[in-house]
Amino acid sequence: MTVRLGDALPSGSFESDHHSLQAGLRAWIENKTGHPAGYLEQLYTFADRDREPSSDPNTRRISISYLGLVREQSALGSDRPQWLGWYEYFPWEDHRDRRPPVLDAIIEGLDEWASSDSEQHASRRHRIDHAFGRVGPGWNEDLALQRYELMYEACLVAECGRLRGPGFGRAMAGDHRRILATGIARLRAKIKYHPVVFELMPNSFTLLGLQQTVEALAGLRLHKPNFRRQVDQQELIEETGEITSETRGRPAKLFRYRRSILEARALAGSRLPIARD
Amino acid sequence: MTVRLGDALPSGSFESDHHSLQAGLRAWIENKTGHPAGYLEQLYTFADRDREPSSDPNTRRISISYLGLVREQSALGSDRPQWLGWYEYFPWEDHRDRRPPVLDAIIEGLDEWASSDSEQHASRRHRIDHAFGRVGPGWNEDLALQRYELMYEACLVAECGRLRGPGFGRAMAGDHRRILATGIARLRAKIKYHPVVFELMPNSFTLLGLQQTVEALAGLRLHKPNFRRQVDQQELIEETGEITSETRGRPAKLFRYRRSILEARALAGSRLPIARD
DNA sequence: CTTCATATACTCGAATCGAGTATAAAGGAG
DNA sequence: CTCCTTTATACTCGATTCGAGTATATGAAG
Repeated sequence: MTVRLGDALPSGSFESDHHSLQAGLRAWIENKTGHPAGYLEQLYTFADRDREPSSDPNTRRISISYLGLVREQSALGSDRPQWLGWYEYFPWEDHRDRRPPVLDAIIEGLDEWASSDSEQHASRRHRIDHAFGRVGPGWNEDLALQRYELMYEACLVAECGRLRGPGFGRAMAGDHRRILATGIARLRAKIKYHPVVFELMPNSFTLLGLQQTVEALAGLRLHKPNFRRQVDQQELIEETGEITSETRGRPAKLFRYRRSILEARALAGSRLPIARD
Repeated sequence: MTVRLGDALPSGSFESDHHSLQAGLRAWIENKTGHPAGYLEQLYTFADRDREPSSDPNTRRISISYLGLVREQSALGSDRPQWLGWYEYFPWEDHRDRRPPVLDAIIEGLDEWASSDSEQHASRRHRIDHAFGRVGPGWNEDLALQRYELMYEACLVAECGRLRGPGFGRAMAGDHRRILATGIARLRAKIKYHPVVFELMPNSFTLLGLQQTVEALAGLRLHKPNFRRQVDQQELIEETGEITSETRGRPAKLFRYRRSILEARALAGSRLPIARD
């Protein structure tokens, strides 16, 4: 989900009264979008010279990007930006229903690009196979940025100067789509070891709702019993005692996030075989 | 390990002919330090206003920091910067031999600071308990930055204007020690799911050498049999066939890193309970 | 009352993990 | 030479986690 301002990410120059960029940004977001920012982390600083193909090659525009998560709010009138799912811009990243059919055309285009340079053929081929899961354990949702970068290099997206073919997905202003891809990749990696999903949930929610949110982020369908077990043994949520009956099926218990637990537990164990003595 | 230039991190302004910052930086490092950079990733962009207490509060200095890993080289003459272990600057982060005795004094100072503000007492106390492992599962090496930030807020490090007490660890220029803490924390987290350690190893190495490198990064002692098992089943290394006999003990087999494996395997599984069908 | 859809609970074997033990091979002390 | 120290390497065992699947509960719709 991203704020839409004519297919651009919300941005501005950083003049602010605040000492820290983060604090200034928080105020700016709330003012500009009407949504208070819950979670906020620095994403990446883009400073390459050819970010804007049209401008003077001797200037360098520096963008410090942030990843923010906010709860979706009810409609706020048409003067406010609307929410738009990010799969508009990255249709090949959504594997929830099925492997997106558009992937075939993308991979065909990439293969063509790989073959077009006999010297780099093998290395390009390796990158494609890896990023799109043709080797190894299959599709890896974390590689969203690598996939976009390959498509950019191969000129399969409209941002590329000399686009060939249709241009996959909806384009964005400047290099905003690259920034968004960076954010998606970061967020997809992050949800695995830090409970940021809850910043997107309302105060009380069902387990299915939580699962569907994670699925939307990861672009994958998850295994319901195992998802519940995982959530359960992390002890991150507790029942509110209430029950919801949204249309169809057995009513579900409502849960709330236990903010306090964060301080008491190590999230996603250490993975290092520590010696104890 | 960090390059020493009078207790500062190597830095410079980013005028370069290169289109990408990363490429320019790579060239700059090699030129300046004589060490070719192996692994390089953007770390964090520091842009707060009060980074340099002495300067004009209406200017903002922006530093884009990078984390780089290089193999240690033989001495190159005294005109080149020397390597210095980072535990000079963060003695409380080295738990390889034992819990560092200096931690007692640090925690005492922090407790005093927490108590000095009755309104924030509880929240400060929580942060201290969490960062220094007094609650939950104990010491967590990944929290190096949080620990430094607490010490900075409590004015227990010399960078703070109104230092009280001795000032723990060796100070660095400007906010370089905060940057270094950021890098340590990032690297400690990274080695758990990405095989960057090998960027620090020579072409062939023993398992103990590898373990000691990881231990130096994590500041922890590891369990030898389990460390070997983990390395082994990741299939990241292979025997060279040779044997080393560095002084003392049974000679060890030499191993080399299998660069190729990276493309074929998913590193540190997905942690999401994916549905397959 | 049956069917459908969803919620929730439980099972089972495989893989992984923490912790520890056992054996092998070098050098040095006596 | 023998024993001891030191490091290398191999193996064990129980507990926990994980992938995958099954079974039962409870509402709404027809």
